[in-house]
Amino acid sequence: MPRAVREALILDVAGQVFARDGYHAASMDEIASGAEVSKPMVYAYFGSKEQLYLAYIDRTGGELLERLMAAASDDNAPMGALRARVTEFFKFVDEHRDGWRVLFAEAASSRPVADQVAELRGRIAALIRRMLEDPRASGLTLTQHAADGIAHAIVGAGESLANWWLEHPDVPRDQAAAWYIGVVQAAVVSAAAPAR
Amino acid sequence: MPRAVREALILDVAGQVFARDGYHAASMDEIASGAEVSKPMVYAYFGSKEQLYLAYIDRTGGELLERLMAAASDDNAPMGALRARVTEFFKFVDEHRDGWRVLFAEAASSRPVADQVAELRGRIAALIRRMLEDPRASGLTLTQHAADGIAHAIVGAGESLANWWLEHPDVPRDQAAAWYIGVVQAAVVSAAAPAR
Amino acid sequence: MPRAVREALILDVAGQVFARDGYHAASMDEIASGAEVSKPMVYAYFGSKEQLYLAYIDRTGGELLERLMAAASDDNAPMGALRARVTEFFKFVDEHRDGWRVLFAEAASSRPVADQVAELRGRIAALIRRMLEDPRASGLTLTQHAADGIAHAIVGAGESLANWWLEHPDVPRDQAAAWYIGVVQAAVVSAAAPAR
Amino acid sequence: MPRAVREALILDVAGQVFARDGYHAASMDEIASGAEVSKPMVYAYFGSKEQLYLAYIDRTGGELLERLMAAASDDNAPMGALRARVTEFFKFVDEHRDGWRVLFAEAASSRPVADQVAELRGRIAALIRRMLEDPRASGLTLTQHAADGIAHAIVGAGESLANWWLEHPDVPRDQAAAWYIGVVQAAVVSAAAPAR
DNA sequence: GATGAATGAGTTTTCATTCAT
DNA sequence: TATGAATGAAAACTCATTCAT
Repeated sequence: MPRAVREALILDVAGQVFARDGYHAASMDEIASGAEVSKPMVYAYFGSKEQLYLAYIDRTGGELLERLMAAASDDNAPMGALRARVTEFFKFVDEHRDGWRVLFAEAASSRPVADQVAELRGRIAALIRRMLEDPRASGLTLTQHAADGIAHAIVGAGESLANWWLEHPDVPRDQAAAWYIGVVQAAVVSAAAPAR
Repeated sequence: MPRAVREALILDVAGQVFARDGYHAASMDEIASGAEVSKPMVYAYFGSKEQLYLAYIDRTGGELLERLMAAASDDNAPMGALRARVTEFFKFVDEHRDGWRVLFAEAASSRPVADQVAELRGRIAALIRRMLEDPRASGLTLTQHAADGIAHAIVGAGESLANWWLEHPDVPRDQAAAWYIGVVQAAVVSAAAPAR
Repeated sequence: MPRAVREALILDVAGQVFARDGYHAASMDEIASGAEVSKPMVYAYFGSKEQLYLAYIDRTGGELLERLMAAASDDNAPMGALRARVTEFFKFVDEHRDGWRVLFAEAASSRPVADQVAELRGRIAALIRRMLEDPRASGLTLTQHAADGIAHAIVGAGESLANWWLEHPDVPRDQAAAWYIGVVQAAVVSAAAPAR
Repeated sequence: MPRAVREALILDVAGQVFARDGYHAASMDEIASGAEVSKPMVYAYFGSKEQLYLAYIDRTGGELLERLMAAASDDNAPMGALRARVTEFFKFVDEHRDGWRVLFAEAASSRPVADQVAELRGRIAALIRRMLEDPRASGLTLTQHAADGIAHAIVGAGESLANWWLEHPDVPRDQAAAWYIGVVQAAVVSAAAPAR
């Protein structure tokens, strides 16, 4: 079996185990045997448990980011882009439950891991910030900090709503997405009208 | 030293260690020696590592919830209550960094822990839901699900904004609280006007 | 069983295993089970394999050095002191075969270990150097370096002869000691009369 | 690349690694990649790690022995031969630091290795013994054992002095050699005059 | 002849947990 | 009540060694 295929397979299994047990409780033994590979192979391919985790986050986070960016170009009317991206986001969560859980339900691991997740979050927040700062969205300019903070708040709302939705399977995906769009739109407006 | 005092002391130390290392990486040895107690005492008082963790979450989460509820009675005008509670929330985060980190930055541990944190989150969401459903806030009634989901989104926004604020110490606490209030108000309105 | 006794027992067993297998090939598992102790106890007492090794070298080397120093005071006529010390040295080797092997037959381990052994060697060489520099032994003064180098040569001669003797059990101990004394005396004289 | 060249190259790299890390800590992986050869090639050429080590010792020890023997024929006046050989010995150490370290600083490995090193030592000791027993050197005959033991002592002195010299680079090589010659000459004389 | 891919066995080390006192 | 001493179990990681190609 060629190396690239093995690597992808190992990452898949690692994702399942990390999602189920969390970083610390996950065991390399189980990942290796789950991928039907000996432990030394896992180490030969990924170097260490932490690097394996990082590789998984990188792959998953990279895909999420790519899909969000592909879903809409910034040139579109901001609210059209918003709708497209939120829809894409919920689709991603729906299709990659393990990846989603690992990405966002476990911030607390070793330093490099936390940093990498934080960076991903920051890049997603940047997408939102660009919308907040788009003059077509709100008539007013925000301070750097305000835009950044509010963007993070919006990201957190999405995470939380996505997790809630995963536990309420009877709610249609588009329904949840619609709620989120509403919240974001409102937040954008509220940000425009200087709070307080 | 009376038992209650010992217990509180141990919980304090446990909180620090859990916040610094996370649940799994934290060691009972360090907690015991940090509290200047022998390990068997920790076990006599709390039973197991997991139960100790639960006890800490219980104490911290309980205090948060109490403070949120005390900050405003539901009878107040909803937006007045909102302001009071958000302010109280940011005060809590500011004063209990360890507790806050343990409560929300580490959802992924063993099942009972996750459940307990989820329950706390649910109770906080319920506070918000009650506001969403208050006819004085929005003229319309929401479905159960809509109210619940949006409430969770709002909780997540708060968590995320609080974490962002902890990493931007130059932003005044009231500033961050004000942004959050804006977002919540907007979300309430958006929820009232059926999205889409 | 009190801690001190356990520690001594573990050190004894460790010495046997280290002597038989060398530092790297020795396994903590075997040392623990040989001492009828669980592995965590060994770690609780000594911290790590390397520290255990250092502790053993420290104990053994310390005893050797003490015995060499106690065997003769520097005030004695140098050659009388020499005889006493060489005799003591061969007695030590005879009685502590394991210790002897670990101390000198295995210089190559990790850095701190090599350093510690080198230091011991240096201290024994210093004993000899003091004799070389004693005006009663040789009429001439030696340079620092000459005294040091020759002292190390003499130490090496003793090590090598002791090892040779261990493999020739039919040679009486005093016989070997006598040869060594002769070599050392001759070396002292040769050092006094500047070579060449 | 012809096999013989490959083999020599591998041995060179192996020597460096063995000298740096010791037998056990050295890794076949590093040796193979250092020689720019795949691991299976190393095994095809040398069979096993131990055999590789033996081959290296064989090559290095063989060269040392050859140079010592070539440096002087036994017919020469014994003391002339001594001087020539000691000089050659220090030259060898100077030029083959890795080889020297492997040969003598690490006696403690597996049994066959120890045996091979012991044998080399014995052959060098034999060279010295022949001088000790040469009637031109000392008027008296020594017992077999005495000659052998003292010869080993002298070998040990040389090893130890060589190591000491490696750590004192400011001492000229010929200086160290001269000291050693003095010690050996004196030892020969002392052996002639029955000690005690 | 040469190698990429693979592994079984073993290493040190750590931890939650519990007796005997 | 309180603890020093002890451990079973498991984790991450490494290595010499060998096929299939």
